[in-house]
Amino acid sequence: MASPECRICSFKSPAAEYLSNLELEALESNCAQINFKKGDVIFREGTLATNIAYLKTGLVKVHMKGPAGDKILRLMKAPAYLGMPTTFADKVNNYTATALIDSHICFISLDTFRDFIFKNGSFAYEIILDLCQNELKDYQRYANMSQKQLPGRVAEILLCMSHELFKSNKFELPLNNSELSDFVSSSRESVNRQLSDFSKEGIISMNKKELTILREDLLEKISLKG
Amino acid sequence: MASPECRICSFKSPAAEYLSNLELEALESNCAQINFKKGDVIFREGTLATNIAYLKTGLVKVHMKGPAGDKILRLMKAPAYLGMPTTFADKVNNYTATALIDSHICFISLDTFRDFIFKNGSFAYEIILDLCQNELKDYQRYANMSQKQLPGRVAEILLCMSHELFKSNKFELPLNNSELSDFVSSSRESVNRQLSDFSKEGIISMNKKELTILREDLLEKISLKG
DNA sequence: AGTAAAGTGTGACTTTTATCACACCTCAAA
DNA sequence: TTTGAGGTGTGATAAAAGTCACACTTTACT
Repeated sequence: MASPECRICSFKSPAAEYLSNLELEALESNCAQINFKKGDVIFREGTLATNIAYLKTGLVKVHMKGPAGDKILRLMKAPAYLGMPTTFADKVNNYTATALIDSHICFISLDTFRDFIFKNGSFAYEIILDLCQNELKDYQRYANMSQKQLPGRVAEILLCMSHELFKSNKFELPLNNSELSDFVSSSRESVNRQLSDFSKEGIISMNKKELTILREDLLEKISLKG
Repeated sequence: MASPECRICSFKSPAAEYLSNLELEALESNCAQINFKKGDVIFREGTLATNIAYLKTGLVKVHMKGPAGDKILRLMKAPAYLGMPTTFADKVNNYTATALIDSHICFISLDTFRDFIFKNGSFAYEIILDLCQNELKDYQRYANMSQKQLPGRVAEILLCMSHELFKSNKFELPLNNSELSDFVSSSRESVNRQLSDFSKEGIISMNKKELTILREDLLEKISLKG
């Protein structure tokens, strides 16, 4: 655990940009940075939610137990608040956050965070904006994922990784086949077959975990038509 | 359009309970109540989002165009803010809200609402709480709906209607078969067959739109196991 | 380097659900 | 009271995706 230096932190959230020096000092003394390795659980479903988790650097999967196994709800890349809904709305975490690569997390005391909301309108407004933006994206993904069939669902997450997460046509898959199936709500085998098919058709190429999107246009078409 | 009397309104949201008399006066002069009939569109996907819509009384479906037709995201019963995410996070509505029964909506000027967030910490906190609670419920439903197969999905929404919306084992279905299929992401025919099956098995009984849950225990079991 | 554990690739078969087709019901407006 | 539009019920068939089985590959650890 490093001693935090929130005042000079260059990974501040948009909301934290609105904090005064005095408030940043309060943050410093009520905040702890912890570093997680790939695969480490940051907070776990069913345990007490006592802090706000802020993802300063890294990549995280948010997932929960569904009726038929694990369900990945979303991937989050830094910077982002990880568990606001589960921390504010329930004493107990409703979902788990797991690091997909080495990640730095700041745990902020809930009281301090709440205090900022009460006393700093700009901070509160940014938090609300953030929650709203996330909900909108969730709705979009929900509508898409629930109506598309497998090729479209797989195409969508590949494009999402390429556009939002890595901003490149070539990237290392952060999820294995089984996790991919948890994300698109399918079976490990079906996802695997789908990736094979995309490869055979020359839409993507894979070398170990290294994935390259060769025909983004086709992938886009498959994603759109479902 | 009735002239609003927010100060003495008995349908205030938890957040609005924290508004001062002065703020309630400001609300009164920046707010309009409009009454919608069953089937009326309250705000529509693709149009400009200019106000916060507060559902004072009634029942509303929130839905959006998906790749394979309409997708119902959630049913909302009064009291509730209808379109915060879409109003705050985007200039254009990302989804449509349609009245399922006669409903009273207050349209609140976005500037006024934003002002409350900036200046009244308790108000802001209640709004954040509300957003978080909704997101948590959405995640839960998302994980369930994406992993269960049809019997479980239909069982789940019937139980949801019974428990959350109508608080009774007997209620009038607010959706027709086609809308039900938009909600559970299936086809009209499959949903219809599923309801027939539940009837044949004595789990529910239907008389026109009037639905009675006869074996809640069985329905619960079907919903749980997927 | 050797070994166990985790992950991948693929065929055969089964289950679930969509689609198509069509008859029938219900209710409101002419 | 007709008429027609929207909604419902159900069979037959086809398509999609899950499951099972098993071999192979990669990774991580000692």
